[in-house]
Amino acid sequence: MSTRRKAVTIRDVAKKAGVGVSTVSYVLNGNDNHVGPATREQILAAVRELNYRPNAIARSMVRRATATIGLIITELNNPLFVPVAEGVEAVLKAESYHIILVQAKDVEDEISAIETLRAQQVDGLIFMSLSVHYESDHLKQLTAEGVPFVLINRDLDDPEINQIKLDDRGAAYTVTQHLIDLGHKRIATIAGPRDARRSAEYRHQGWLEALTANGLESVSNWIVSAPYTYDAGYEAAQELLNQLAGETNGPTAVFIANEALAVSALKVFHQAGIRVPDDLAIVTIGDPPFAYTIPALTTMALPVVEAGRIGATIVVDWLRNGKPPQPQYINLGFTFNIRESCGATRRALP
Amino acid sequence: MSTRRKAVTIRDVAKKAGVGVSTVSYVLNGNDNHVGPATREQILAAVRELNYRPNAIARSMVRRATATIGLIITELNNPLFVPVAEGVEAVLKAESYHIILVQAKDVEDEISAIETLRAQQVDGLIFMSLSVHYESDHLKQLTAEGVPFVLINRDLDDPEINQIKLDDRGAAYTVTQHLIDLGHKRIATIAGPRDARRSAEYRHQGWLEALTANGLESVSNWIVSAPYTYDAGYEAAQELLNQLAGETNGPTAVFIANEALAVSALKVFHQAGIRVPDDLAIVTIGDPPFAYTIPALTTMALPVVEAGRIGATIVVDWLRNGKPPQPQYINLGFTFNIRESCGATRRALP
DNA sequence: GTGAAAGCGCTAACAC
DNA sequence: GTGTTAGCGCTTTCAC
Repeated sequence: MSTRRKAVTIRDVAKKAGVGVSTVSYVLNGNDNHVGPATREQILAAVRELNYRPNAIARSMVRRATATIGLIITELNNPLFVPVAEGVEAVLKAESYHIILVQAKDVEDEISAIETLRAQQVDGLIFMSLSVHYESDHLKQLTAEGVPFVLINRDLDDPEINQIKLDDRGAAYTVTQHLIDLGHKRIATIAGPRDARRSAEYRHQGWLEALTANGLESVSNWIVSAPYTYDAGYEAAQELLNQLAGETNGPTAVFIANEALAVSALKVFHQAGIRVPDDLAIVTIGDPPFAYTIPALTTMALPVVEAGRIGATIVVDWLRNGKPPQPQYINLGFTFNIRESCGATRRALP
Repeated sequence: MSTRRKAVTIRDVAKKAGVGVSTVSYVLNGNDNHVGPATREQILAAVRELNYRPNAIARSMVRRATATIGLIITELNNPLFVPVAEGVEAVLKAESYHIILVQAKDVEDEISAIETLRAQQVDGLIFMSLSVHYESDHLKQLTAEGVPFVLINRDLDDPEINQIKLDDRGAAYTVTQHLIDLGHKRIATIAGPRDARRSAEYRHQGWLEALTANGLESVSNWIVSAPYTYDAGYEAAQELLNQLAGETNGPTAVFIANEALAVSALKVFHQAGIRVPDDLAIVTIGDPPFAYTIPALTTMALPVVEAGRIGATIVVDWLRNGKPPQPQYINLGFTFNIRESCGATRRALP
């Protein structure tokens, strides 16, 4: 700002229009039912002439509200983030709120992000995480202090906190059940990073429960796991193949925990001469573009844009009403995209 | 904020520590060379006890600087955005600046975003666009008023404005030349959305120039174009195939303007029984994950994270120095990922 | 060394 | 209807 010429203030406008500052303020804020039309015109003219732009910081100062929401995300570089941010952005823009974006990779980061954002006087907070389970004293603290916030996709048992969950377990269960309905009885899995209480673990549980519910076995040799990256997925799929080598009665299907892993597996299977879905059926959890893999992946799509939208809406309502909503635990559903990789469109197994 | 209990202020701290507010301010801002160690301890103790958090808004008010940068992007939902945002975030976090994120789909949006952000008293602006060419009076205005800002990947001829460009034309040229070096003489293209002065048009020009420079022909039947989406790419590839039907001497290679288009084309070609790269070689412009297509795509990768990083650095330096840098026009290079789809690793054509 | 006081630009009582 | 004024919480001269 140092090089910028001195800003024009409300006082300049008032002087130019020959009125008091409060009158200008009234007009600018739409409380001009008590202001004469001539006066209003003079003021508006002065505003235009001086190219006056109200200082939102000064306004925030006295209003004790900044119309700003902090968006804290675990990783920018994650396919889940962008759609959530889109949903959040759409709602907040429509409601005239601003977004301050902060990346926080772990709890320490998150705690310091909260500090910074509160120092910045944000009106509320939206946490978008990768369903990790963190120690949550800092969140309880927010609740205690009445700070409006919402958690998207975190694993946390706390009925006092507004939460929006993507149903990892349900999606995995349903998609696995689909394989079983198609006649598969021997189903392997390429799991994600299965740390306790993380998204990937719940997807794994969903797979396991579907097997159990149908009286099927989970074979330890048929389970590999890897971080959600293309490279790790490539190696994991190779590892699975190695473990299967020599099996006389191997799996006929694989549940793969996410898109990146599934895309890589497709490549490995192709290179190994395994035909999908004929030799091996594949299902995964993820999103649309992968209709364009060969074969197209059957996936469960999670409503991520929706999650962002709902999260933003909760916080905005909270702010508008001036009081916390009834704490909600919103469990979002999923959309089943049955495509080629599961073999559903061809035939059922005996 | 309405439900939140009254915030503790610097005055509360001063009272508790039995000192004046200015002394507290000195200590908090590290100007405590004139403050006695005992006094300092008292103050720090009071800060801890009261759980005092300085109000950044009030500070911004008097300092006339907010330590906040506005990041204006054309589309959140674009593969180019996330890496740029990552680069920006990394630099700004390290430099203790905050990011206010705004999406602006067109010039009107952009103009209003600038207004809003300036009202919010951001210290600087970073524009990340999809290389569209916009009317730029609003940017000239910023320059005139001395507002620190930088343009990433916009098509704009203005030596007064700091710009960071991704070299679309060069990337396209180089990757096409690579096909030619492999012996290809008949090269088709699936172009992107070729509006005048947009990224896609420059990629198209690069393709064309490479042909021309090598005395090769561009055949109008061998050119199709489509928006950068998987669906449109699927149709465009089919259209290309239709136009080629019956040709006795068709293309042996295709330059495809981006990843999404290339992935879809791969699928269409596969379904049509065309082998890549044996029957048709493919190159595109884009990023790493697509090593996992079948076959792996040969791509030119653009340094997008780097672009964000440089943009943020320019703005921060500008702010720190209190004066604009020599206007720079930074043209970033590209990285060639030679993989399978171009056939380079197998053989050269006669 | 430390404190009092004057603003930063704005809103909202409270007068007139 | 419109103007005056007291802050919002902080930094920063300027006295002492």
